[in-house]
Amino acid sequence: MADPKTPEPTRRSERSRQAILTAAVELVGEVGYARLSVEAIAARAGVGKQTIYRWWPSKGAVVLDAFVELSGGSQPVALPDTGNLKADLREVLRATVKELTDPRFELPSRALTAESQMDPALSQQFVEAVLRPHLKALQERLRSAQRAGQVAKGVDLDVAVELFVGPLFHRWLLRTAPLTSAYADTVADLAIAALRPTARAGAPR
Amino acid sequence: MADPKTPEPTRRSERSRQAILTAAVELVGEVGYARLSVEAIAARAGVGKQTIYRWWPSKGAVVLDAFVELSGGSQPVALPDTGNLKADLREVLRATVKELTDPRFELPSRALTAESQMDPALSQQFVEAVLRPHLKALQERLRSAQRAGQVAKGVDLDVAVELFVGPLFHRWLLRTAPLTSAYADTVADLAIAALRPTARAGAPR
Amino acid sequence: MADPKTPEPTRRSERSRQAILTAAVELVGEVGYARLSVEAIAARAGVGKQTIYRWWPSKGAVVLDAFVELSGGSQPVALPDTGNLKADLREVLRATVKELTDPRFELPSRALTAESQMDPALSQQFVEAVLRPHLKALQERLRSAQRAGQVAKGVDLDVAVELFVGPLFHRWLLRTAPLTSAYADTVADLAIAALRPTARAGAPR
Amino acid sequence: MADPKTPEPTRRSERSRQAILTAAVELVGEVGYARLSVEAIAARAGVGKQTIYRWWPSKGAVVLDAFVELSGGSQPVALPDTGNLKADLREVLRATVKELTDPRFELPSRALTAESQMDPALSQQFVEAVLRPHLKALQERLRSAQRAGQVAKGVDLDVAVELFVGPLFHRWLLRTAPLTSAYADTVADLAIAALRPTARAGAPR
DNA sequence: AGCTAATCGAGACGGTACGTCAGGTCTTTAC
DNA sequence: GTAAAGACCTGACGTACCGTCTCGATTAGCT
Repeated sequence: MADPKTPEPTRRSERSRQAILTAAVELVGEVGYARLSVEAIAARAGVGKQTIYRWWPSKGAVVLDAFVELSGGSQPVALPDTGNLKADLREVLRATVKELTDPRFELPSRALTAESQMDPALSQQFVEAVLRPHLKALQERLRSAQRAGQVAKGVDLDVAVELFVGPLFHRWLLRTAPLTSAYADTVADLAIAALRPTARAGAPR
Repeated sequence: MADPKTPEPTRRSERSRQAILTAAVELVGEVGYARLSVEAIAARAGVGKQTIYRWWPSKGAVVLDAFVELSGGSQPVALPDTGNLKADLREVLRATVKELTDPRFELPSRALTAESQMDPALSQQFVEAVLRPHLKALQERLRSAQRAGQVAKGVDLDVAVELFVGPLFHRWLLRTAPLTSAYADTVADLAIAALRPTARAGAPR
Repeated sequence: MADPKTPEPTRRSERSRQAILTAAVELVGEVGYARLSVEAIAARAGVGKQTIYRWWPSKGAVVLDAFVELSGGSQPVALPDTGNLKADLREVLRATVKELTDPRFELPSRALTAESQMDPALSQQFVEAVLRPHLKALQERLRSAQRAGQVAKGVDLDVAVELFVGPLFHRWLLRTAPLTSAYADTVADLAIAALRPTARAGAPR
Repeated sequence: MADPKTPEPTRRSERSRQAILTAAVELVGEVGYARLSVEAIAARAGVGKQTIYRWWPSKGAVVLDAFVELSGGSQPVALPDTGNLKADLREVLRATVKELTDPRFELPSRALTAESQMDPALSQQFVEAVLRPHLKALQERLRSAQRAGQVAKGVDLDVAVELFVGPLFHRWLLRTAPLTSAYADTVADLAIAALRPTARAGAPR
């Protein structure tokens, strides 16, 4: 009578769930995402394939869950707000660089970003679960700066956020050049300059 | 001296090469990259699978070649230089947005970007063949502006370029918000503001 | 303890097994053994290739099973024993000729004989499953004749059997001359003559 | 102008022909007939594939030629005729056993016998080139014996020959039991007994 | 505490595609 | 015009996984 697509989550085996996510993380690290197979995850986790297919729609979804689990769930991201805008943002971008180049995170992150290209649903989840919290926090800091008069009033903060994050992401994803904390500083400074409330707002003269 | 794995390219059949690239483009458009198979390309092109494996190392490499062929080879990209920096860059970014959202290009672009994550060699080729020309051209325009005193002297133009391109790319790739020409304008204006030669220059102190 | 390469036969699909054997027989008849492919068998049987490879080590093994199934399994072969040795053996050899020239059996028989040359394991199975029962039955009849004094006491019946069967087989396999029931009679008569208890064998003069 | 199927044999390269046959023999010995490929023969012989296909219709034909070359061409087979029929025939059958079990000959012989099953044309050539001379010689010896009154007059010598050869061949091909010279002796004695001109014999009148 | 129904491990199944091997044809260059 | 070389189309190989589908054997939650 119940929708066959929605199994009872009450009966779900937590043991299996954990084993699957752990196996997924391990295997992504060992063989990479492309050569990762549901079969291998099931075997490593000591689990029937059906148990995976019952609870996740795709390989990507499993890896996403595993990744979220790994990065400590959806805990709200806290950014420093010392009043010193430049210092705060430099620190944030440096932290971002550190995370993007952390070997534990890099492989699954790239895999999920790649997979997101082909699977909009996964993309949505990925962005919401992993990315959005960071962007939101950054935006919050900028809003605070805007209230303090350090950022021009007319600036769209959605865009502003991407001014900081976009360049880092671009370099990371396309490997056009090494991604260093020096680069993070430069980007932070330039983006802050773009937002400063000179003459007639942030728009160029 | 010669690598035994690399066959003589003199004997190569141009007819087959073209048929393969055409078939690849068509099929990426029809079924998407994920469901694209070497087998299907060979069948569509009326070609033996071996002929593909003889000349390309992977599915991604074929699609990359096909994509380069499609976008008119490695012709040098020409940017407008009217003297009006803001107008020129707005036009460039608008053109970039148009290309990224052009249905003919979007699918293969996303596919190649995704595939590049898992295959650094492909990534390298992709960036050099497709991306670098655009970035170089943009950089050239900024250099011209720098000479004209519209951009602060100390600014690293490699970074500056990414200030323009990064946000667009970020939004396109992660689908955090719609990618419009209005957005292109906003990014252009903000990035130009970041670079303008103020009192203390745009470069980090 | 269990061989990991041998899957549980309890879960085996009888439907698939039958379909595969039937398809194999049909296809051997249609295209011959040399042009018979596992792929074609799988396609005709509506079965995945893996299902064939799971249960049989080679094309030859499938055809052997199919052939055994076709000739009614390993039912014990019954030979006539009317007391009239010459009549009985003529009948047996004529039946053998008939089977060797029966179009339904000839092709697979030749194929299996040929394949056996290259694959000793298959050879073993083929001989045991198909040939041995016939030889055993023939030997039994000769033993009975030996007890009745129609065959010399000292004769090795293993050899005697081949005296009857060898010539037929030789002619069938090498096509040195047509294989007819007249030939069967001649061979039967000569072989019986070879075995008869002579003056010096201690038999009645 | 000439039939494209029959190239000019005058221009044929003897060097290539020899190299091909040598390579074929070597490779059959190394990898067996089943895994022998025209490609490998060509490579080993330092010859283009076309050169093989130009002069031989099939892999089997090459191996047959190679085998004939190996066994010293179609030299007429000479059998002993000492007047002692039993001694002569024992010697002949022992020689046959020796040849069938000689490792240099066994593999190609089995291969050709096997291949002959699927290719009647090859079968014909094989029998004529390799087998017939032996059978003819054996038949000659029996004819001589028939003239000397050691073999009944009415016996069909074509059949008689197979009475000697058939059992050996049967045991060799089907591996029902080891093929020894003791076996050769037994068969020789029995077959001679079958042919002897006693009382009314078992042979057809 | 026992019943019953869903989930579980296991793995066979029909499939698709893989990347490789070889077949036999065709084309190019050298002799 | 034969030969060496080797690219080409074709077709089959045997393998890896896909996602679906039985199987008993747990294992909950409800009676």
